[in-house]
Amino acid sequence: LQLRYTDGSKWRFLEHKGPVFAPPYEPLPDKVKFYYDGKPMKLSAPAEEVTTFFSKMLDHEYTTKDIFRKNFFKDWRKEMTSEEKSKITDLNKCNFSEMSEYFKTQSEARKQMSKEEKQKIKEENERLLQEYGFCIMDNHKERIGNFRIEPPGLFRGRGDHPKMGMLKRRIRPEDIIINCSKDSKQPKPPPGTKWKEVRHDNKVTWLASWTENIQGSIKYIMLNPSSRIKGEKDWQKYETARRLKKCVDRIRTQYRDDWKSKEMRIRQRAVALYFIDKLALRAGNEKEEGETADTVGCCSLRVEHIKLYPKMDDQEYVVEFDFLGKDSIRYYNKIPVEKRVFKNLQLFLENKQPEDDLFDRLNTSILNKHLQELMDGLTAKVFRTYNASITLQQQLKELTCPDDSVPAKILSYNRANRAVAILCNHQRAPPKTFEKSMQNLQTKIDEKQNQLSAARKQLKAAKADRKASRDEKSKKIEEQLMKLQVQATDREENKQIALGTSKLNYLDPRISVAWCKKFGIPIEKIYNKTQREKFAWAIDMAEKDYEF
DNA sequence: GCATCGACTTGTCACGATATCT
DNA sequence: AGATATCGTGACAAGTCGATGC
Repeated sequence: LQLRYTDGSKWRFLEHKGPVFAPPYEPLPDKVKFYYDGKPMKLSAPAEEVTTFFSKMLDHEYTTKDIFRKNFFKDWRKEMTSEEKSKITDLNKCNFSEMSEYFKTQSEARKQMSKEEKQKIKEENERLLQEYGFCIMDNHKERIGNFRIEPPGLFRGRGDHPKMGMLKRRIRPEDIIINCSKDSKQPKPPPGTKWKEVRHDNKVTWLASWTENIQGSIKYIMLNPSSRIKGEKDWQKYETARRLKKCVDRIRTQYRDDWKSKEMRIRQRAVALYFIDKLALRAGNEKEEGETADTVGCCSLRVEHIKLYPKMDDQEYVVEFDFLGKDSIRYYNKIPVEKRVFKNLQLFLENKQPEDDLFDRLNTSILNKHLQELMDGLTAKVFRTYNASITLQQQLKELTCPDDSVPAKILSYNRANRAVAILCNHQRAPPKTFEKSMQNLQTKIDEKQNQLSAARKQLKAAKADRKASRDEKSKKIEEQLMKLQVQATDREENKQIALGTSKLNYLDPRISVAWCKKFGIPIEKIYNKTQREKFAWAIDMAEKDYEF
């Protein structure tokens, strides 16, 4: 594994144009009124801007939630003049409906714009992209990931977030730290403004940063996944996972052994690691209570998140998991475990309340320090990468039939991908139009079937003569029918599964590239343009016999 | 130790662009 | 051509994990 620099520096030269700021606020036309307690009221520009954020969200259920309304109102009041503050004291007396209607009309008008107008906007976007969307890092022109600063608005967050509704404030040049090389042409702040700071730190990869006001965390402008710097890191990640492959047997033997340890902390560590390995759970850092939604990973599991069943149906020692993970996505699973694990879990639960930690002698820092001793560079998340990639490889081996048609092989590929997505709990809400789209597909299949039987009848009728051409025809229809059926199967199986995240973040792309080469599948069938750019390094590198 | 910070990866979703259907 | 379904992309939130400071 050969990286560009070995001294921890990430680049030698970095030049860019700085970020693009959100457009300034445009006050509402006077005819669009806000009403308080039934009476029209003209607001100061800062207070008015905040109401526009709220009125654009009125159709969303969350604007009815207490926390959202409370947070919004509190932050809105901060933007009011003292006069406004004394008048506006109750959100329930606020009427935003004219504003809401106005924005609906506006967005309708945007949809109805002429081709020329739309084209003009497109060109302006393209111009911005060309000017601000690229940088020079070392000797290469690279695409920047997010060169636009996030506009102000109301924070939503995911799940049951205690800060939902808070005002995400506007970011100004004075908030921005620029990072570039000393010998580069420095980006200019907009006229009449200054950057917070310009620094030259080549130990980091970001071009600009600012502190966000909801959680107080830092946000960055970084390069696109197609860039050298991201690609190298990605490659490195999969190489670490491949090193785990070489020693995973040893590690498994060890943690099974540790289930018998005299020390509680070691047993807990060993059981947690077993879950991380077997179920691909995330590490589970501690979170500050009240700052974020209540979600957990492995190390932060609480007693209330698991149930133990000594017997369930025809299985023994079943553990039922039910908790909210990252992004408040529910993880629900029932799995039989080994007797020793089960007995350990019973022990961990003794004398605890539902809200107590399951692994009270363990956290991610302890776990990762242990893993580091087992293998250089090993952390909890490497298990997810390793298990995802090895599963894809195994499933592809198992499911691909060399004699299948291309669409059938791609179904196999998607099924292998699906196995991984299920392992990693990458779910999605079934698309709103799912049932209908399945019906449409079925209609097409029926039609195709009718076509086929008609063609076959014709063939029979004209058997003796001109056989060849008719035979070709039914063959073609058969092929189309098969393609439709494969499509239907794939869609049905994918109803609640999201393949994107695993494809982008967990599956060593060289496995997929090798599979394509081995079975003569064009790479475009597996990766779209963006994905091909991200995985260019793998497409270059992997041959048909690549083994993860 | 442990709390916090900083840098980076991973995650979902909405929306506009594009393909396909009528 | 216009309507509708599907896809791709960007937005931006939420994780992981090592470093830092007490």
